Amino acid sequence: MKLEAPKGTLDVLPAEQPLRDAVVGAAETVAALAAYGRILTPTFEDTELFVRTSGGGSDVVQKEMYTFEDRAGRSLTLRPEGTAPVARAYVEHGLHREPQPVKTFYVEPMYRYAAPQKGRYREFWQIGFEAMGSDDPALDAELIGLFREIERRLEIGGTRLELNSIGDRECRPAYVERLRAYLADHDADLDEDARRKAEASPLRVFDTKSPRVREALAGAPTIADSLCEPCREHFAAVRSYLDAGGIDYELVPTLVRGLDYYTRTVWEFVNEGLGAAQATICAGGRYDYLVEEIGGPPTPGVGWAAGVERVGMSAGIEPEPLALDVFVVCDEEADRPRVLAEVAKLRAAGLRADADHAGRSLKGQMTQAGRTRARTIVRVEGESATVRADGADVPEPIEIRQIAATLAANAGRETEA
RNA sequence: GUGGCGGUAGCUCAGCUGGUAGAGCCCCGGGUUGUGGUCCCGGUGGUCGCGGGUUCGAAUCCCGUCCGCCACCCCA
Repeated sequence: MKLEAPKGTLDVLPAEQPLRDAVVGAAETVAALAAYGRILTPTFEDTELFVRTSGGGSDVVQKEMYTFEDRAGRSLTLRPEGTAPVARAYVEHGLHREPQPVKTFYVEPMYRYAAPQKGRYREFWQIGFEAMGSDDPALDAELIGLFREIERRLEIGGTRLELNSIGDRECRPAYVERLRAYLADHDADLDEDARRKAEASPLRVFDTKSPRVREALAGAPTIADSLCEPCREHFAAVRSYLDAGGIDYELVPTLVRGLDYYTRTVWEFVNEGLGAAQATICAGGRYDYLVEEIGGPPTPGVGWAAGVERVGMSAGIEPEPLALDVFVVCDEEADRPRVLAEVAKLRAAGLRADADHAGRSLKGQMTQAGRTRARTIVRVEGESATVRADGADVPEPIEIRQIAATLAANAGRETEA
């Protein structure tokens, strides 16, 4: 049988690395500039961590987790999202005793068992930014702005920022009751899917695409109109920080999240260019009860995650692989061991250097040299080496043993004798 | 998980009213040229996703299966 990458997984080949490096690099740069420190958490966690935080009724927990038992019978789950693990690490290592907020970011693979499509994979990478230990609405705005900054650096255009507040444990329960009552009154206009959500997670009925259900929901109470005073003030503050930062957004009163731990501010960056199903390239929100739900002290937090593959597909830049500094071609009479020793010296001096390893003809080697876009080509024929820099030969041939020293000197670097 | 469409060379595809596979690009070689470009010539490369069935004969028709894409669902 032919072996292929498992369904929904992805090989990222060398030719695709420049773009990927640019995406990850933009995140790293922006994180460093805003004082977010990198965090790495395990690829798998106790299953309980995700069940408790995402919510037993969430789609992630119900049908998308890669859960398995290890040899000692522990139930483990391949991380489907990154926030709960960070919160777990925050509690486990006592980060609540460090100066707050603790600002972290990660670039890690996530795992969800769902039907794959372009831009949606079972193993996919996420860039995530989290700020834990502060309910300052300025942080919500900062985090939103940081993704905008990453977009700017990658020349991602045409993204819309959708924003909403979904309240906290003071105001949401009462709202959910009102929504439930409304849904019960309009039961006849709902479809099966909407009824199921009305039972399990009423806010999520707003996710529907059915025109009929949408129409039925048009008159439904929205959370935005039902916020308690502190939530209202917090949201107003977030908006004023965004306004001051010149960050445009669209208020979407029906915007909700699929995971249970979100409170107050929620948002999505939507890029229609990617196609309806994968349009969301970044999503986040506040999660003021998450840390205490996993046994830590009451700790507000806020953060977002972006899909590395989707961000890459949206990027306007087309980074090219790094050009070589030197490519050395040689004919059959040349002393190849000595030539390759010179290549090694060039590398030791910090120059990107390579030679043919495919038994190519001299012409083939020159073609290969062109592909590497090497600025300098050294042509070794017998005992003599000719240096060709920027398309023109240097008049005087040199000896093979002088190659590295000569080129390193030209580049302002030193070689070992 | 459900439904629709699609899998032929490394890539993009043609061939599909059944008669044992082609093109362009890429790659390698030769020639030309100003020895990295151009142009010309030649060459390597395919169990036609996989398995079964129908048939004298299947890339082509049928069934199953795997994978991809699209929609639903959901999300990053």
